[in-house]
Amino acid sequence: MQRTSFSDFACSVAKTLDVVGEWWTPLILRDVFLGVTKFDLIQQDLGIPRKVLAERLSVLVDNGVLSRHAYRDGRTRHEYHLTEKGNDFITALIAMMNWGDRWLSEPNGPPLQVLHSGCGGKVEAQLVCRSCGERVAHNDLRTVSGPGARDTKGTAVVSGKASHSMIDVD
Amino acid sequence: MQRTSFSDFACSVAKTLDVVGEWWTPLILRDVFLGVTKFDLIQQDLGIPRKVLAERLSVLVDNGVLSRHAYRDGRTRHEYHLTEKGNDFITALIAMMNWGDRWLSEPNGPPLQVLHSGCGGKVEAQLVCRSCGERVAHNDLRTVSGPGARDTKGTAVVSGKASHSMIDVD
DNA sequence: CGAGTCGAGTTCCTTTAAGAGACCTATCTC
DNA sequence: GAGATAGGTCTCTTAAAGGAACTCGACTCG
Repeated sequence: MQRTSFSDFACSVAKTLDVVGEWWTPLILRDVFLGVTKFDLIQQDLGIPRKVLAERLSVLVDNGVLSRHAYRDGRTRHEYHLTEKGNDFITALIAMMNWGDRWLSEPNGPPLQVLHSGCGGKVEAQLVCRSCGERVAHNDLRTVSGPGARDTKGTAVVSGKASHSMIDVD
Repeated sequence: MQRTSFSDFACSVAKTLDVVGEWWTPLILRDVFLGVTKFDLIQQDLGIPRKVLAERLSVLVDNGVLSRHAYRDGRTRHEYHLTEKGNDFITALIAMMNWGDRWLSEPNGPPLQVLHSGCGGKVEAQLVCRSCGERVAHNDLRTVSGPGARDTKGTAVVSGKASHSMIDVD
């Protein structure tokens, strides 16, 4: 199937997908986040083919998203944990979960809830403005090309083809 | 390759991936969000095989993420736009973009910036507590099984296998 | 002490989606 | 009436996904 690599797109979404965008990968990260850290447990939980799981775990370790720890050393027994890089991906994972909860929900409501351990309230991914601190709605967004813009694939907007509110800024 | 459908997982991440998790799909949504709304422009921008693009667009329209509008009618000329459901996915898309910006960045910085059209500040996806309104770090999260929890695939945690801070709550 | 089990993969085979590119059709444009 | 253009469809090849069996070195049960 020789899947196209997104790594040379001048687009951070593409680069992200190149690392964690493959089939099964976000679900593996979800399991590790929730504390399912061993090969066989992940395999049983997801029903993923063992070959695919082995390969995905290697890719994630190679990319620094997961770390592989031997336990009961001597033998090859491993646990997988999120690195700092992996933990930072949780925001995206929860954003996807929220969307599924809202638009594709189970009849009885969300299967899993994420809570703030401080106050016990429900946690949600939101768009927030770093200047004024306000929550931002999708129709209050404006996109501009950043300093790293290049003229390659995934840059239609940057090269001015967009009908959208694009302004060049560098 | 007969890809496993995630639709019957009791997990909103899996359900989300079932709709928008395929190779290319998030990039198509990114382009539509940025104002690249026509078949040929998306195809040229991404370099995606035409057959794959046609199929992905159909899936997205069928699932209510995109809407297909005829323009200059008489001929079949279409534009694709985000529906409310599609717009709501932007949060997840920006979360992925942020992660790519932070961990896989271009030498010169982010290729694209998302700004608050009100104040012009940079917009970012964050985890926020709906009770206390505070920003939540990944190590301040606690997960509990929600009302829609079922005992199928993708529920290792819910059925108590997790080493994590899981508490049953229904 | 030998048989069975378990974790963590690896190997092999079949099916099928992705990728590349040619082809099609209806309308404008010159 | 000869391109050009938009929006696809068709065909072919290759490689990834899915399924299942096999490996290999500890343990552990009787």
